[in-house]
Amino acid sequence: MREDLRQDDYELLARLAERYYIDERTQEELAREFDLSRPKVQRLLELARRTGVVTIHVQAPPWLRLELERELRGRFGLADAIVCSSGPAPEARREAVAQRAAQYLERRLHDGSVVAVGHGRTAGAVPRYFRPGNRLDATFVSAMGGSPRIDAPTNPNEICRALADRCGGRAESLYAPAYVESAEVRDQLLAQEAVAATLELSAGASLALVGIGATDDDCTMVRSGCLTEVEVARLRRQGAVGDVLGNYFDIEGRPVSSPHQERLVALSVETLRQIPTVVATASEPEKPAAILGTLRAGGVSVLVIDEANARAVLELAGRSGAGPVPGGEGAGDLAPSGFGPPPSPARAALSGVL
Amino acid sequence: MREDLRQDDYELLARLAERYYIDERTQEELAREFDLSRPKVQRLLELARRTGVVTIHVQAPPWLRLELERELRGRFGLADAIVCSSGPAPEARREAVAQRAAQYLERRLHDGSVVAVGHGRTAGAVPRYFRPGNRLDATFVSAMGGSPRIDAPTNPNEICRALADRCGGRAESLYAPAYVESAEVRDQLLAQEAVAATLELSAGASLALVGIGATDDDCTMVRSGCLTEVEVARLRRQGAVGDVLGNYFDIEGRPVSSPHQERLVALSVETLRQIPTVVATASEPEKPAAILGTLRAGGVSVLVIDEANARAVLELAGRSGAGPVPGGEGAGDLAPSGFGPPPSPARAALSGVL
DNA sequence: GCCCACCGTGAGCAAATGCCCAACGCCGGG
DNA sequence: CCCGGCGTTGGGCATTTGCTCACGGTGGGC
Repeated sequence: MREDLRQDDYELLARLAERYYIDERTQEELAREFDLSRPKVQRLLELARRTGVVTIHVQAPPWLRLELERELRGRFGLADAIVCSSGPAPEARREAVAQRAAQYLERRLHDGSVVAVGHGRTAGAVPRYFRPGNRLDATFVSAMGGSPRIDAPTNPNEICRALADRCGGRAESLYAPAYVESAEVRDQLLAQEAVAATLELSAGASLALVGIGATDDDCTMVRSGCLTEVEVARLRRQGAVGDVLGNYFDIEGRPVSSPHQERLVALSVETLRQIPTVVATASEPEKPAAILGTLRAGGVSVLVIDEANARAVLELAGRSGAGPVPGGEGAGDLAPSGFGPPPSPARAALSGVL
Repeated sequence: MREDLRQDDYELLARLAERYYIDERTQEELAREFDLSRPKVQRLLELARRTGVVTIHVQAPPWLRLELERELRGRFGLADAIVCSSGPAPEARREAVAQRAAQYLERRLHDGSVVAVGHGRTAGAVPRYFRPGNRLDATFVSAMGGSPRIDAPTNPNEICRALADRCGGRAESLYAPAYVESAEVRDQLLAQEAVAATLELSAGASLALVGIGATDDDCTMVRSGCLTEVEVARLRRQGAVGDVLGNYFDIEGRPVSSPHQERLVALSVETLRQIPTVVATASEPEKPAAILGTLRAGGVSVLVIDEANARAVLELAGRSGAGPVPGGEGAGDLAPSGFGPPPSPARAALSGVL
């Protein structure tokens, strides 16, 4: 900074800046006092900012990682990123992330809100911290089928119920497993009024809460019995690094098309993109690649993760492929809610792709 | 600062502040993103400023004494104060002050401007530094009579001529001495069309440049032969500490009524107050009391002095009488051009008091 | 010496901001 | 339990701000 300002200019800038920013006078007053045109005062003040004569500092609380959040937002066009710092204990990390996600939900939910819910260990921890001040008439609806272990706390239906309990809202369960035996069975399921209605409801949600899954042998899909280690290994071989609602991506964010996709009962990524705010959570140490793939796939608009994952994702993104977004800093190109392209209404996308 | 903000609040403030001040998003965008009303965002941002979460710093050039200037402005209701720091050599100080005063004039003068001019060593040094970029059709007119030594460079007429030379403007001389023998002689002089017209012109000036005189044995009035040491001593005994245009004040800014006043050919203080911008200069080490008295008398709206005098004046004001103005800091009560009370047009004041 | 390109300037307008006020909900008192 | 007061909220408007654009002046090029 500090370009080649002559002494006089520098002095004028400082005087103007002081009067404007410290004394809170208006530009018009300054224009009169300094005998300049109002637009000129405005240009000079802008110059003062650009050249560093005026410095605006935000005293961030030390526990916040605003830099990381800013970089995540900038790189991946997120509407928001929340990075929780916490000790090395995986438990603590998950709880911290869950707490912040819960806090975020509290702020965003109103009477009448409809929330599409995915699965995952971290997402499953969210209800524990979800305590809206007053009773909230919100609807929580499963956005994907459940696992064989029906009452597992990582099960979408279960998370919906817990969230609804916490705020006095309603839970809409999806009576279907995440993966069925075949495409035919899936189509039969979707033909059922109850299943179709539930999925349609979740497709029209104003907010979604989803977990980001990995593809290691110990991932949630395996632990919950939705997929076998063999199936996950096959996905890995096809390049899959992670999933959202059972939709798998490679590290570049490209969908991994596999037989599983046709057996999946869940919102598609295209449908997810129609949801204005998609909150994704992750906290496990084996997640960086999964998170990166998901972010690149688009659709996620708010990311809640722990600091270690945040740094790992950024590092990974820095090395591999697509590189950073041009204006990685500054006002940046802001994509408030995920995406531009897909213009079709939720309903069309639902019947089309799902 | 830093009130008792809860952690959550603090965090919200920091996030908002960062997005607003660093990323330069609008309050409306933030309201949408954080799901708050726009007015609430505005209140939170204000809170962030008040509590010090946001700090705006003006990187003042080291040679500026903005603090001193601010205090002078606040204490004495000045529209502007310019403090020049310079070494202990009196010459250097005077030149520095003169230079800044000249610079100020350059900024304020336009074609058609009329400038009332007083006398003094520092004021006399101003023309040397007066170099407006392009030729300026301004009129410089003596606001007080001259000294016996007609061509002294501290003489108003001489200063007018020099200023006019520097910019291609016109000089209007006042053909009269500062002090005449008696009130009767003064009245005769004022009855003369040339003298009356000149004084009237200066009374209607849009800007005045005056020196602040002291009452020591070596003051300008004595050096230039306007008054004798004996006369100045008598003024001192009456409490006079300084003068503007030959009008003497005590340390509280009260006019010192003395026989001299009736023999003076110059604008009265009341008339001076009608002039929108009155620039007063001083740089000599024996001036603090004179400056203080003048400032308290009101009428001066822009003060150009050296750092030593600035500090001395403030110290003196701190100890003696009237104490500091209530809102010594902050947005302060701003009196853009000297005063409120005297409502009579320049002409009335002129014929009345002069 | 003349012409052209360019920078800096200020009018005018649309957006953003600050602020007032009425309505609401919460809390303490009766 | 009901009521009054106080703090908080967001709608709506006046002001302030950012920005575009056409203009005039200036310096360089021919």
